[in-house]
Amino acid sequence: MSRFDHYDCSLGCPVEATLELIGGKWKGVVLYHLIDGTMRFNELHRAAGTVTQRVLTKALRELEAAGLVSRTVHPVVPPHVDYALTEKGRTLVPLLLAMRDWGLEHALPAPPSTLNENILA
Amino acid sequence: MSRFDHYDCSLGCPVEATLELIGGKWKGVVLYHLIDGTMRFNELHRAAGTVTQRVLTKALRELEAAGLVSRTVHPVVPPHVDYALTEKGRTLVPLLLAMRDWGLEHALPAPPSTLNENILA
DNA sequence: CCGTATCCTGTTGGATACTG
DNA sequence: CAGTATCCAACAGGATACGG
Repeated sequence: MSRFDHYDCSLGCPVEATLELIGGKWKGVVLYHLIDGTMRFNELHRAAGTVTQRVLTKALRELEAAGLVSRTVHPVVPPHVDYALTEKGRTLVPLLLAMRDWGLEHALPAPPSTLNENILA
Repeated sequence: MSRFDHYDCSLGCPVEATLELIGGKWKGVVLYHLIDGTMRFNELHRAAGTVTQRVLTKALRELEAAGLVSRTVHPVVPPHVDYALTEKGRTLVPLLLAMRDWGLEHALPAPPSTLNENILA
């Protein structure tokens, strides 16, 4: 009821729909890090940097609800929970890499330290 | 001061940086519609559907500040303002199309009305 | 280790009315 | 036509503390 109620845009909506699933402050980071494989909660927590547990949990639950991430609980002590991309989530990988590449090229100051292809410019 | 202060992620940030520029509820729609060419304020307003002028203006100003969209004022009466993708904005087109395609395939119920390639499944 | 429970703040987006 | 000015509600995100 909060998704595509209104809008009249007949073709632009899919962009919005995609953004709605992977948007938010941490989902992109989480998805990106999961490209490399399964990660535990604390691994993601550290990888993300400064996210709180509450917020990270919420992001993971939403990604799980969207069918992009799987959550596997190993009933041992201490608890062990694995997160991974689902098959659907893996279809996002090209998009995630494209976003990373675009970000590196256009969104970050990112000095081209090793390359000097700016000679062309 | 609200961008990359914290984070320790050494490679996932570009994804976040990209998302931060094109995120929000309407920027994706705006950018997507501008792919086809220059549009006036009211055209975008109608294309987006239910966005208010205040919110659309804010989104356009942010896209302009990010260097993704240009704003051209023709000093006539009644006012005439054109919005278009900048050269930097145009570098986003493949990403926008990829997001649209992914959204069509995975984020929308989108019944394949004309095609029947689901026979394969 | 992997969360949940409270509480709090800032920002996003919206409703409505008005203007050059 | 293309905005601005107010005002407001909702929510995302964060701080901190606690629990199985």
